[in-house]
Amino acid sequence: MAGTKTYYVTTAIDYVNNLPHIGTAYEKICADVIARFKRLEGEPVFFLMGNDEHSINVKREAQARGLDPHVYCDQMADQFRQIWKQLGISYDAFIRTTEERHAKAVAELFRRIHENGDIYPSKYAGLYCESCETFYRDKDLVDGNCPQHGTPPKWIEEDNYFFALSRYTEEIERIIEDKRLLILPEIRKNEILNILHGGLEDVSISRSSFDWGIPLPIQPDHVMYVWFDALINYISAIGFGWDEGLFSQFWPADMHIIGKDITRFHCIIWPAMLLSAGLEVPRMVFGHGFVFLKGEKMSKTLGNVVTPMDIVEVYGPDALRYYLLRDCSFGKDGNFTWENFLERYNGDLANDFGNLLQRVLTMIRRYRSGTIPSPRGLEAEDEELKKGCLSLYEDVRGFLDPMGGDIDFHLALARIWEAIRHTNQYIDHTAPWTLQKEGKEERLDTVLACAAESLRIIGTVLSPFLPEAARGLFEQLGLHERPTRLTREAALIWEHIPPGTTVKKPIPLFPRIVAEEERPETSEKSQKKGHAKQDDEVTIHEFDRFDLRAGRILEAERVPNTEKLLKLTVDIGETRTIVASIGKAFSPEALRDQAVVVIANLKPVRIRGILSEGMILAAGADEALSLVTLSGKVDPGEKVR
RNA sequence: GGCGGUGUAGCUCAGUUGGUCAGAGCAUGCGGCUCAUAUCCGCAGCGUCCGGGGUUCAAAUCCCUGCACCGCCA
Repeated sequence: MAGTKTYYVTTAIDYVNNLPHIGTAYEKICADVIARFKRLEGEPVFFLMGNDEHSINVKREAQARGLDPHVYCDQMADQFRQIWKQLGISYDAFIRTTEERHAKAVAELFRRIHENGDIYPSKYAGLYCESCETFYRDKDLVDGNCPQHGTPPKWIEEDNYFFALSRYTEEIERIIEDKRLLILPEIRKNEILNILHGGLEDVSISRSSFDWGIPLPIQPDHVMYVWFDALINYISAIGFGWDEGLFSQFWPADMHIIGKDITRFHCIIWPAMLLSAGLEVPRMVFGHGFVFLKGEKMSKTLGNVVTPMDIVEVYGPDALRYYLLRDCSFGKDGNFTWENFLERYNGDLANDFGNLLQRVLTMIRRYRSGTIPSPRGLEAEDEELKKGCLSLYEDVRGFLDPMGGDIDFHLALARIWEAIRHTNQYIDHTAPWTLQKEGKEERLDTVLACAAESLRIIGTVLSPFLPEAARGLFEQLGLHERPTRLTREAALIWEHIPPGTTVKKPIPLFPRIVAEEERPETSEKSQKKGHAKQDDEVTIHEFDRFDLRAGRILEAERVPNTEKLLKLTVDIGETRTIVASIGKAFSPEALRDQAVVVIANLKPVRIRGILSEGMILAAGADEALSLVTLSGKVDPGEKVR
């Protein structure tokens, strides 16, 4: 591997004034699939993420919380990394712009650009929105306010340093047209070329009005404009300015994955900075679409899931990964709706995929005592299944290849589900249960073996997308390969399962999300009474339907690999198991013997494979959560009204 | 104002260079199986492929124009 250039993929570094939202997660998930798929191909990969900590907004946010910016950034970095870990993002390095190595790289790059004569002082005066960190002209303002934030901009007059961006207009245009810098999808490239045709203006790269940032080497009382500083993360993380040998192994980046709103910075300013410093430009910039959250009202069927990010806690990372990758198109905008999420989860993950593994495992256990048999001569339909599976890898690779003009995660998954459906059909056609009854043992061996092989290949190809599910699949099949150690070869061979492999007892990969009754009473009632709408008032009768009871927590333990979930055993006159997302506010120890109020007749929901038979009442969120309790002594099981 | 994008079954979307391209999944209706997480399989409907015009033997697919929504630039 020595001498081979590492495939270097990056995502945008994130501002730390808010925790990541669903769109941020989408970007990281997509980048993660690319990274994992490249690893599957056997390529050395370096996957970089990080946080952007130099911004006046970050300083403000920290001050608002009474924290030193560094302390605040440390806390945020921990939280970000925790979230990425939960989502299964396999980044190799995490860069923060307040790090020493970053400062070194920034200084070195600045030095080179300065030496090249591309930095000069000038006066800047204008209307400046601090939230956007952008200057506006009068005509851009809406009623005198910032068009983005609706807040009044400040008149700022200061001596700034400028970067001679305009000098690079033609060169950048050339490298884009030569495809030395590939911009995807096409629409983003058109936009950039459009901007270039209009000509570029030099940009201000320093601020003297505040001090949270990297000091300008030639004028230490100025700090570098946050964008200028932030872009450099892509090289500061890999050794630029502090380890040239390392740097040369990774640079240029193979793919910068960013939101479509910041293509300009990545396709114009960043390449210009690199050209000025005599460095190579990145090979590709992909400006992905946004994910919008539609219909804030969440489904009642999802238990205690409140935001899309909570899905990870309750249903695991792959539930969210699958939904986003399958329902959104990378280059275009997408939507998150609870309805579609449920449809994808139950339909695709639970019924098609999870159930397929389940039924195959059960038959192998029932008919072959759990040992996967070896095939004994393939018939036409076996060959057909084999053919479909062996072409799966190449097909998926094709969809992920950016040279096609886009990266189609959703089509790749659609192709994998074709294989899943095919395998379900195969099982129906071959009907192993009938073979068993008729004593056709050899045929039964072959069919079970083929079904298992098919699952193995599906799991391999699926592993970059749904790493945890793939791991579960291999484990249950009794295969010792870990998805992270898989290679493409494994997806291109049939009969790869070692003889004598013994499957495990099946555990549903994706427990179905059980829908609450469609509240037939309510709809009937409203029809009977002819009310067009139901108002928010409820009758005492309706309230009576809630079986609220006094309870006492007997035992509490954390649900593994989750942050908030606790598995509680509660005495409410009878013993119930309840999964509650109160783990951020309470430790299991603190809850033992705690008096609580429980909704006893809530439709049971399976959360992380645990059947939750009720809900604990509480107010607040996360750390600031408070339990509803009872002031006096009440026996468990007592009705609350 | 300039440049660009999108508009295909109730919903979400596939449709490379014009010729089984009128499709898939979900939803709906009917039928089948029982290994499986009330899961799976099969069948059936449903469409003026945004409107209008043109090129062609042939257009969802190319050209012009109109409408709707959206993005970038100004």
